Amino acid sequence: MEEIAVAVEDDRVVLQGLDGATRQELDRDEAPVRFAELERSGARWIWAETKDLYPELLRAGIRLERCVDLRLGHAILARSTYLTEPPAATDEFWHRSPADLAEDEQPTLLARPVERADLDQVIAEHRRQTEAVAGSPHRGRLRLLLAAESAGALIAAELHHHGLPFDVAVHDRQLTGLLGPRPRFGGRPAVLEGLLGEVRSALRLPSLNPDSPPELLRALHTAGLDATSTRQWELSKLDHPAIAPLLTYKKLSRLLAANGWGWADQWVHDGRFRPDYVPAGVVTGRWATRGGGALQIPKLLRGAVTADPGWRLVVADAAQLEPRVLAAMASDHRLARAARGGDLYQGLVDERVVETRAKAKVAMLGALYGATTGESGQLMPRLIRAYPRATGLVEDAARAGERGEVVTTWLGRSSPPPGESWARVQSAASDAEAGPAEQRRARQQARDWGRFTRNFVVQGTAAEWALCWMADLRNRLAGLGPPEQRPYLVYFLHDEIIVHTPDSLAEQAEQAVREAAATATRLMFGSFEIDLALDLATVTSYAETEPAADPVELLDAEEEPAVLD
DNA sequence: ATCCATAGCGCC
DNA sequence: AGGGCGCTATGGAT
Repeated sequence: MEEIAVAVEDDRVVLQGLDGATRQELDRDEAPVRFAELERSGARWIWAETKDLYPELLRAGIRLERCVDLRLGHAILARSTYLTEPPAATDEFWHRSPADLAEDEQPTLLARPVERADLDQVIAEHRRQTEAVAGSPHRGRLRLLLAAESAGALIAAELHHHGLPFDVAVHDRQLTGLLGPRPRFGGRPAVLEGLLGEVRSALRLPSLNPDSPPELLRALHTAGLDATSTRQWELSKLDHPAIAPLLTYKKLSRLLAANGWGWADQWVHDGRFRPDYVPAGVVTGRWATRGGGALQIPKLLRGAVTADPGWRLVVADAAQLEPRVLAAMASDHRLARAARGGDLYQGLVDERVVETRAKAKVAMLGALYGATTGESGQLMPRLIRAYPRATGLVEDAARAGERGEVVTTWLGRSSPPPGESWARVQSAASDAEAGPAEQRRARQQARDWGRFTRNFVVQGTAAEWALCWMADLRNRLAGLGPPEQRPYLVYFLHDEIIVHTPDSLAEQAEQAVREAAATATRLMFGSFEIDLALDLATVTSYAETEPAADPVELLDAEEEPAVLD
């Protein structure tokens, strides 16, 4: 396999094999042909950023097997204080984070020139990263992480290229059923208008705008209701005829604003919803998306995500991924035993740790997030007694964060150090003349950061598992069917994937999803016996995996949707 | 007209 | 006093 460094310079693409071959310079529009040739002979592409070139290669019909995305690699290595030394001094170019870059690429009036690395920078950075990894006692983990991260960059581009199959006609029917027909000239749909009227007359404020929290809060006070905010859960506890229509109004106006007709016009084209995915856009290594709120498609509207005729959707999510990953990280055999089978929370009940599944969930999430009060806090001692290793791992991460230290995921992504105010606040509290206010502030800050680092190690490791899962799945799918009839990934949501597959290959696609999950688990956790269970379904519509939120059923019922109550 | 912080809520 | 996000409308500041 040949390693080929690539640099993009405006309308030119420069290539050079790392075995010392001479440079080739191509017109950008002739690049796809050359890439296709070299890809056939088995290349690994090394470039600064996958999104500089891969989208246009995909449009030209070229799919690449593997790459090294140096930008993503640098973001990991430059911070991995625990698993390796950062790469030797690098130029400023590499220091910007994936999230910052995505931010910069938002369309602005003053479009600034895109900053790109030249070929020498690419080659030098690749050498630095290779050396940094080779010098690490944990090089195996880092190599896996970097490989998965780069595969993720290819996948992100491919997800955007293919898009999520989305039926705007179904979407329109859903919206019409919930809100009334689309108003021709803007304005509120009929159902919203009606609810607004009910709220206004119940509060005797004919021009109230409930979309303004301060105005709404004042109105509630005037009506004799003592609310401190206009949040749903607080409003729902109030007893007043305005509350029921108000809650429904808020729900529906939110739906309209975030995922209404305008949203579909803007983001769905030719039956595909194409958000921009940003690998490592989140500090923990989770992906972010830009545009369209792709990671927040409301369950209520998922029925509009439908397979093409003759095709199906394989929808799979990793059930209780984070606690399972935690069990493996901590080598907590007892928690791993509870995780055997499809439902870890039920496992806790069966193991007599807690009485009900609901309690198990609250307790486990509390451990992952750092709950100290309420039901979750009360259940914590039992969880600690039952699973000292797993709970100890997240406790240690929290304590490290409270001391201002960096924590690291299983494969080697480190948390950012605390911000610049950290040292100031902490030292102010240790000052001899520090008052109780300074003390309190410092303790608060430390606890807050501890909750962040506590969750970081688990959320980040879960993101790594998901990445390995998806990367291996991508390879398996590439081996199925002829190119035009080949299953491909169309969606990724932290611990959930959707594959669009021809009917005839649905079973093979399912099998690939399962095998890829097993491979990811083995790659990351070796022989430790942990069951990373999948909930998996082959469906025509995404809503079929969430029966309770199926809007078609809601519409057929011809009454106020139960979901909104 | 444009930028920014905040409140609120959607997802995991 | 439960982690991570993106997005919208609002309302004050520029």
